[in-house]
Amino acid sequence: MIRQESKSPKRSETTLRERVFAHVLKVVPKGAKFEVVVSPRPEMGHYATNIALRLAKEAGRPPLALAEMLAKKIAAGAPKGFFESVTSAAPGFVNFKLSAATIRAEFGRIVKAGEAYGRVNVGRGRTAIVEYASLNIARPFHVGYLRNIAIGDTLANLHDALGYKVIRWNYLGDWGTQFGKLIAAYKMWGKKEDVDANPIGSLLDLYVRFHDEAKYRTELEEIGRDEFRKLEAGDEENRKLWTWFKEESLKEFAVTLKKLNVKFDVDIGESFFEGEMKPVVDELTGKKIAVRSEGAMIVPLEQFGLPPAMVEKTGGGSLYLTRDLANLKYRVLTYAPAKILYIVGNEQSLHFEQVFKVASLLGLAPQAELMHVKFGLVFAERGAKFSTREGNIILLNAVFAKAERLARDIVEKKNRDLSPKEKDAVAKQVALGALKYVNLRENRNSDVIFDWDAMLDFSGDSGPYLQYTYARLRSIVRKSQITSTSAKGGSASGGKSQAPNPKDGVVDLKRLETEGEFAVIEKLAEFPEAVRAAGETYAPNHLANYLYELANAVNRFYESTPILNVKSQAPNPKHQTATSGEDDDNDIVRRDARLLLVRTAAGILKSGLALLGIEAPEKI
RNA sequence: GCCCUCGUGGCGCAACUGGAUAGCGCGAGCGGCUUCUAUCCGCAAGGUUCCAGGUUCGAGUCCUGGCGAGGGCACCA
Repeated sequence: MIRQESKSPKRSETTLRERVFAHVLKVVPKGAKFEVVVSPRPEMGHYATNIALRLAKEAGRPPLALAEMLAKKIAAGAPKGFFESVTSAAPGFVNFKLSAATIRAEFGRIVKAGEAYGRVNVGRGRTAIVEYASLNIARPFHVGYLRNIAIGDTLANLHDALGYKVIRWNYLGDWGTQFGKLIAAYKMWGKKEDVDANPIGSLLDLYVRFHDEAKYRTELEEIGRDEFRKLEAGDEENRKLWTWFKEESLKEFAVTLKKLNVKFDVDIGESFFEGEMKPVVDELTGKKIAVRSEGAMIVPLEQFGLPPAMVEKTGGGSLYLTRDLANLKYRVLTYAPAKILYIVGNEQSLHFEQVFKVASLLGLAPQAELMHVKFGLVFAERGAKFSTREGNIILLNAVFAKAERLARDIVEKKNRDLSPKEKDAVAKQVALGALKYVNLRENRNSDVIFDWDAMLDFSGDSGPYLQYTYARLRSIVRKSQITSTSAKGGSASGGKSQAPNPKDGVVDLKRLETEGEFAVIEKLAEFPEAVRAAGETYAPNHLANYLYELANAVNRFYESTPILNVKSQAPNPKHQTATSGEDDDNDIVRRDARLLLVRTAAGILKSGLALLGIEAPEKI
């Protein structure tokens, strides 16, 4: 099933950074290349550009002098009051300080954008297929999959936010020689009762045993291949076994996928393309792209610096690569995708280089951008690979159970007023948040060594830290709805007083004036670009890092600034507004402004977490 | 041998794709809970960014050559 069309979110104008960029653009020669970035040195300004450094040589002027001149021109060209200052700094940067009014106005825009904030319509409704999970029938769900699924799910979510129509595809590994081996093993040693009782577990045992014995019984490999040939030829008994294995496996997968809170639109697997491969091979040979070599059919690729790609085995069996080609053809015909992302580990780099190369030789998908989104392997320990064949894997369920127990203990201590059921639910969300986040916060290319402590660390740069930050904010909002009633004593809109709603026009943004408040707003303003960068560079860690920074700014604000009890307190006013004395009214107005900030920040944390596939509990 | 990744404080990682004084988490040190949830916040310590050259106003990032780790390279997926 395909999720509904994205409701064509209007491109919410531009971000602050883009507007600063536009002001620079007005005063520089056409075609000049430069960047405007969030300043790495906040004391120098909010944003900075390297334009003078870029133009200095061409202009034949020292960069700093040029920067100074440009600073003046930019300041003069911008609407009055947009910048607080535009200055130059060695070696030739131009720094922009935004005025308090600009920042407050930006906050107003963010509030107004509401839930749509962060959606950017660069995809314009084009289709993106994201292939991830790609579970293998009769193989257990081990921790390695977690990385794949966390990354794939996030990229799918991000593309949705970018305005693509996203198709989430769990490309099942349900075909190939491994099933011949499995069938052979079952025929030799398998018992129906065992499989019924524990399908994947017992099938895994058979698979492991097969490989153990194959080490000294070399004929087994050939027996396995033969059973697969029979399966492909439609042998009734093998067919039946295969179907049975698949059904049992899918049942188990469904449970785990539900636990992980991921859903797929398509779970068509390799077996689906069984009948589609012959035409592909025929086309390849017909066009003389593929040739016979040592009995097999290969596509020579040495002219592209690649080893030959085998598309048909000696004797006519199909291969993984052949199926990927057939699949690609099918996808292009069915969905006409603008891109296809293959979320698959690093170790298959060569495979995808070959697939893409052969596809381009065939002209299979001329319109589609094909992308192997690779990621580093998860190791058991230094130099020790997890191997299903060797049976040394850590099951996802085991990790999940351990994380859940830990989370449950914490919730137990913190929130005694929750019902046991609620506690369980929160514990699940926190555990899952922790597990997903560790897989998203780092550059996906690095290999990682599985580490229980890292998985279960709920402090610092972690999923639970973000969830906790959210829960604290929501707690304030909840409490405000009680105290607000007493403070205002039955206000305008009938009995129940709400936390401030911007549409009422009651919130005076001028009351936002502390450093902490501004820091949060400035961070909020970066959200759409964090989404965009993460999506366009296929780097979930950009978004994860951004959310961590946002949470950090929020927590600092939380620690330093009273929100519900503002009583005669305006710590470190950074931008003085004309204050006509601190009276109770002012306190209430200030409180409402801060509450609006709290609500908005909470909302964005929640959207951001949702993009990472992580739920945000209201209480922890 | 060829190809793909990766190499940054004790450990795990960032660095907006060539910009300013290389940031953060964990750990170890100090401080902050009768106050909106301490899974938090603050202060302080910790660096020759694997090595050697090169490119340029400017290099963790780019190029060349090394070194080290992991993965892949014909009938597995």
